[in-house]
Amino acid sequence: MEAGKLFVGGISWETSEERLREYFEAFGQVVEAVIMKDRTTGRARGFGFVVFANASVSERVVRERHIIDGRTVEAKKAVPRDDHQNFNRNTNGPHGSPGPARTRKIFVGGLASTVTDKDFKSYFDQFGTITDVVVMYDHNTQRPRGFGFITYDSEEAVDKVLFKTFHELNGKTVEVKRAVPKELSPGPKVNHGLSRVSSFVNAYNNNSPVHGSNFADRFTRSGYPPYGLNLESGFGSTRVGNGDTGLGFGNGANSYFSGSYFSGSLLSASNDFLGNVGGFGSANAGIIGSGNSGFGIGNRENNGAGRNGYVRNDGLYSVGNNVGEGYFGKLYGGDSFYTDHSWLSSSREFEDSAAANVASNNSALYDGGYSVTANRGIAA
DNA sequence: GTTGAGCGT
Repeated sequence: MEAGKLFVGGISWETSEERLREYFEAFGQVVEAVIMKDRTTGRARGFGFVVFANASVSERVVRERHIIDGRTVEAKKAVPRDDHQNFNRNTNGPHGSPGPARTRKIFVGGLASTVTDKDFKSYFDQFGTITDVVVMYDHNTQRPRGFGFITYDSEEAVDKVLFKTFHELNGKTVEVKRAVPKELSPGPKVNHGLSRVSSFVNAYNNNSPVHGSNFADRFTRSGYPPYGLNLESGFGSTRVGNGDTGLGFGNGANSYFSGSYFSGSLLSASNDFLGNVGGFGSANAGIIGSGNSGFGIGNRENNGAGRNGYVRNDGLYSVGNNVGEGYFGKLYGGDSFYTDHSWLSSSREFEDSAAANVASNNSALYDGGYSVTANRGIAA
C-alpha cells in the first residue's frame, strides 16, 4: 500500500501544494501532493508528501535531484505511518543499563566538502544495506557541514562499520560513530519515568534528613528502584546514558537539596554523599560541578559544559529555562520550582504508589518547561 | 569548521 508514496523534504516555505504537484507531474501521474503545515501557525513545515499513481515512477523520482522554487528538495520513500511508534526504539537493557544504544544509524564526521550523497553511500554500502543517507548541509549557506548519517537495515551492519573508527572517503579520513539520537524519544513510558522521579522525590522529601533521617540509609533501604528510574526507556538514549548520566538522580537530588536544607557546606559535602549512595556517582559532577548531567530536570548545558548539541534536549524535561549558575541564587531564594510549595509539600508516604504521586505532582513538575516534541520514533 | 531536518489528522 502506498507504494508510490514519497516524503519530500526541504520544501521552500514559498512552495504551494499546487506547485509541488505540478513539479512532480512531470514524472508521472500524481494522486496526492500535500505540504504539511504547522497546525497552529499555519506555516509550512518544509516537507510534504507526494503519491504517484505508479510506484515505479516514485522509484525513479527518489534517484533524481529536484529543485522547486529554487530549493533543492529531497524525495525519499515515505515512512509508513504505522511504523512510527515502535520502530527501532533505542534498546537499553530492560533495566536501563546505559550501555551503548543499539542503533542502525551511524554518524560520520570529517567529511570532505566534496563528498556527495552518492560517494557517501557507495562507500558505506559495503557494510550492509543502507536505508537512508544524509549528508548535512547548512540550512542557509548550503555548504556541507562536514558530517552525515548512514542508516542501515541492521545493527550488524553498524557493528561492521564500527570495526574501524576511521575510514577514508574521498581521500580524507572520516570518523564513524554510532549516531546519537537527536532527541530523547519520548515514548508513552516517559511519563512513567518521570513519575517515578516524582515519587522518588517525594519519598525524599518525606524522609529527608531535615527530619532527622540519614540519607544513605534511606537510599539503600528504600526498596525503590530509583537507580533505574531515569535510565529506562524514556531516558534511555545514548546521550543520556553516556554523557548525561544523573538526569534522574539530579531530580531527586534537587528535591533533596532544595529549600532550606541546601547550604554551602552541604554542597561541598554532597559529592561524597552522593558518591556513597552507589550508582549515582556520575550524577555528582553535574549537580554541583560542571558536567552535563543535570542539576535538575533539564538544561544540562547551562551547567557550563554543554555543547550546542545538547541544547536540543533543553526543555524536554526541564522545569525552568535556566538551571545555570545564576540559578542557584534563585533556587535558594526560594523563588524556584524546587521550592515551590506544591512540589515540596507532598505528604505522601514513602510506600505510596508512584501513580498516586504522579497524579499529585505532574502539574507542578511539568509546568511550563515540559514539552515533548513529536518525532517519528526512530532512534538516532 | 565532526550529532540532523523533515515523515501527515
